[in-house]
Amino acid sequence: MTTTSGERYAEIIDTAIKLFRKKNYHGTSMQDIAEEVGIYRGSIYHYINSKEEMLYHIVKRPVLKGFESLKKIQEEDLPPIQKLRRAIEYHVRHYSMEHRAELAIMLEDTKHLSEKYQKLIREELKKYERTFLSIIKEGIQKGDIKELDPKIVTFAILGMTNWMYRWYAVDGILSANEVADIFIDMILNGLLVE
Amino acid sequence: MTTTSGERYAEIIDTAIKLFRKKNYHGTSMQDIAEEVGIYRGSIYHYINSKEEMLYHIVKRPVLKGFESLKKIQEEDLPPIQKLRRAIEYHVRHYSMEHRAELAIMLEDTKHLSEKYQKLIREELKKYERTFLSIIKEGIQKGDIKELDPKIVTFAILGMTNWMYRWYAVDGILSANEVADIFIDMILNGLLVE
DNA sequence: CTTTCTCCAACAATCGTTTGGTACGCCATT
DNA sequence: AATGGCGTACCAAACGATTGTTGGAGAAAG
Repeated sequence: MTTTSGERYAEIIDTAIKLFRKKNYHGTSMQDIAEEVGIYRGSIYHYINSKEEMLYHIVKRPVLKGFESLKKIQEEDLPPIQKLRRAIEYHVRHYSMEHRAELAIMLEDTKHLSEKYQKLIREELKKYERTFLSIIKEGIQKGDIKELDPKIVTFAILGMTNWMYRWYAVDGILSANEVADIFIDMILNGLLVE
Repeated sequence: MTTTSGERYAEIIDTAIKLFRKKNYHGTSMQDIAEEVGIYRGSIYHYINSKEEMLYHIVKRPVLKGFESLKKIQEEDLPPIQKLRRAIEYHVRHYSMEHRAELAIMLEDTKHLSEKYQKLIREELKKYERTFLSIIKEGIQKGDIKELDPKIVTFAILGMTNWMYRWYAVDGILSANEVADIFIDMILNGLLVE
């Protein structure tokens, strides 16, 4: 049987996250992971059942957590614009900072999961997307947000925020919160000097 | 020696684009490509020198063309806002429509190229980015665009447009130009009513 | 003494690439 | 018109290396 807790398990998962991030799922071998941890590649199977399951578990957690947290924001009693503000701030913090690597892996390697696992992940992401969408729709309905296609608006916002994993350097000049503030200003007020 | 023209070559490259897009570089074997084309996998080497070179050539063309075209837009005698408008329209058309698959491959698989090839691609992308940046800076300087960090603004725009390859369906309700128009409206005027 | 952990060898399958051979069609010379 | 040579296009087999995974043996830990 396999153990799914303990120090070694965490070490293996952390190494997998690091390597999947750098070389993708198919570009990383069990050998690569084992070497980095300092054990034989067969020994990894004491802790996990398969490489695929490993990928699934890495991606699953932040995705579940993400939806849960966003839902709470959506359910708060706040004006839609404030909700949107909070949602963007959370998204940036959660996906571009805390779970930056997992986001990258999710975006690039979910497609390599078997259909069963893939479906579970994609459903969760759809729920996340729909929650974002509902905030935008609420804003339009209440007359706070312009009547632009809410789906496109959602994709635009998720696009600019998700993109951060490709360029944002943790040791850069701006903090993630500062970036989020600029994004929010841009999204709400636009670039034009009126 | 290898031939780099002719019908078969094009067929092989097109198949590679299709499969790399669907299963990534490391998830696609020469066998996969050969099977789809209907030849032996060894036969592919009559047309190319290596799998890596193949990836490089697939990614190279749209990236070179992209910079060239954007540069022309930047050099036109137009107000910055008009340039920005055109740049976004071009970007969406070029990368999200005409070379959608190559963009996806470029974004996800450039990291698997050898350092030599990787550097060439990344340099070209930097040039593209800097050209976009210079349009924003020009707009700020002339007082047409708000004084937000121009780098962040550039990344925000490139993020929302590049993201399209993940959600935009060619057979959807909106044309790519219509999406671009919504993006531009959003970027220039923001979402806030009033 | 049992459970947890790891080594080590082996597995069938597949990887990218090389090689030698062989059809086939085009062109120039007989 | 027949001949010989040449380059293109592809087959088919083999190369060594590596893939994810399994299982048995034994060390370490409690």
